[in-house]
Amino acid sequence: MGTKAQLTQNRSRVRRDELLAAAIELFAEGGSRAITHRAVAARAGLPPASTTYYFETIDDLIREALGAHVEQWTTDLTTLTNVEFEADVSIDDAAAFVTAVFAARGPEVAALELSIYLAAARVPELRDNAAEALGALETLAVAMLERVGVEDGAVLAAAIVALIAGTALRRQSGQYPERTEALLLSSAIRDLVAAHVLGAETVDRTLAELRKAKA
Amino acid sequence: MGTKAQLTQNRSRVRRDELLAAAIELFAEGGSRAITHRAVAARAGLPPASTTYYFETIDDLIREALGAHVEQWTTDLTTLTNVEFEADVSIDDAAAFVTAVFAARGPEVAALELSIYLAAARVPELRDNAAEALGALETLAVAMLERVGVEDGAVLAAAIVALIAGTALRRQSGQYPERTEALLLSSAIRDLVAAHVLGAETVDRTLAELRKAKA
DNA sequence: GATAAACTGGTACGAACGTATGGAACCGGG
DNA sequence: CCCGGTTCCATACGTTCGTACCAGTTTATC
Repeated sequence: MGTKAQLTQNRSRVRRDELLAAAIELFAEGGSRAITHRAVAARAGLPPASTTYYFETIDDLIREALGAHVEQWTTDLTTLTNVEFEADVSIDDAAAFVTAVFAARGPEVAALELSIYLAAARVPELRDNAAEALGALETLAVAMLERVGVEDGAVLAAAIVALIAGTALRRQSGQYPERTEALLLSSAIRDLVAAHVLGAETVDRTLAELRKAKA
Repeated sequence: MGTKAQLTQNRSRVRRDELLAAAIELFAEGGSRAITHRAVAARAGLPPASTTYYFETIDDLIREALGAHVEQWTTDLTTLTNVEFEADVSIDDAAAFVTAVFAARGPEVAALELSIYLAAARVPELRDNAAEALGALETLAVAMLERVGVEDGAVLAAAIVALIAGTALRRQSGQYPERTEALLLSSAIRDLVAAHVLGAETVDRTLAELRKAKA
């Protein structure tokens, strides 16, 4: 058991990051099966032994690579949350914005995050990262809702996050064309927001009337 | 390259299925990394060489195991779709039913389907299976909507499916307690249905009013 | 119940795996 | 600029992997 890397030198921190990036690439291409010490080192253009110097075990490497990636994603989401808009934002603008962000990330990239959320189920160390990323997405949704005039949008935001995640997942199966997924998403968001604005009583009443109409 | 198994004997079909079941078990426990010829055979209580007799390569084994599992899930969903209800089903009953089905499948089992939908992105052979399963869930949603009096629920059902899938995914991260997820899900379903019943004009008008109120 | 085909399972082999080692190369603090 | 610790990397070891082999056994068919 060699002593652990201490990363006091600049160059070594860079190399470590390169290894993590290479691992993410391989994971995206071929899943966790594609991540091996040798493959990661080769992808990063480094000698085979470099991975064992920086990572205790291969599982540590995978864990850390996935964790680092989802942290970056969390950061990106936070940045998006703080983007300044012109004062006048309609709900359609907001939905279009969210949908555009959704669509801009290709399915391949989205698959990465989804994989990480799933991996979190089996890897406790990733659970906080996953929850944080989903929380950041929720915060983004809350911010967008505020911009269009919805102030108490916490619960609504959670629903929208589920909607986005589910759409991202279905997208992977290719059941619907990309364009259709985007339309479905933004229209469902609009519906959820509208129901929220109308309030619980209106929703209850509407559903009660639906029931009566059926009889 | 030995000749392929032809499965003319009953015993051999049984063994093959046992191997597939063992593979799914291992996958659920440790992901695709846990699926090896030897591990699968050992789990099924069969000799190590049995896997190579029935499956050309290990990837074929994984593919087929995941495919078989999701097909079973599709069948289950179709069965649920045809369940008879007492004539009088309220939207709350329907939402509760869907949520109960959701909750009854533990997170671990749900993770399996989610993994398969994701794997479909990289494995073309699984894509049809995945789309079929999502389609079956959508059909179930359509059937439930019809029971509560919504006739033109195709698009609405697609949104609900996304909602369910996204909730299942978020559940894996443990961000919210199980109970909260269930409440969020059924309340969001109610909102979506209500918005659908109210119609596009009402939704548009509501959102327009929200915009005015903001100014 | 005989026979050809299919299945079984002990065994084996090369490749790729994770991991360890130790001297050479390198860098940052003094 | 020099020294001590850090980082690098060629190499190696034991393990486990995927896959192949084939003599022996069991099965479906007639």
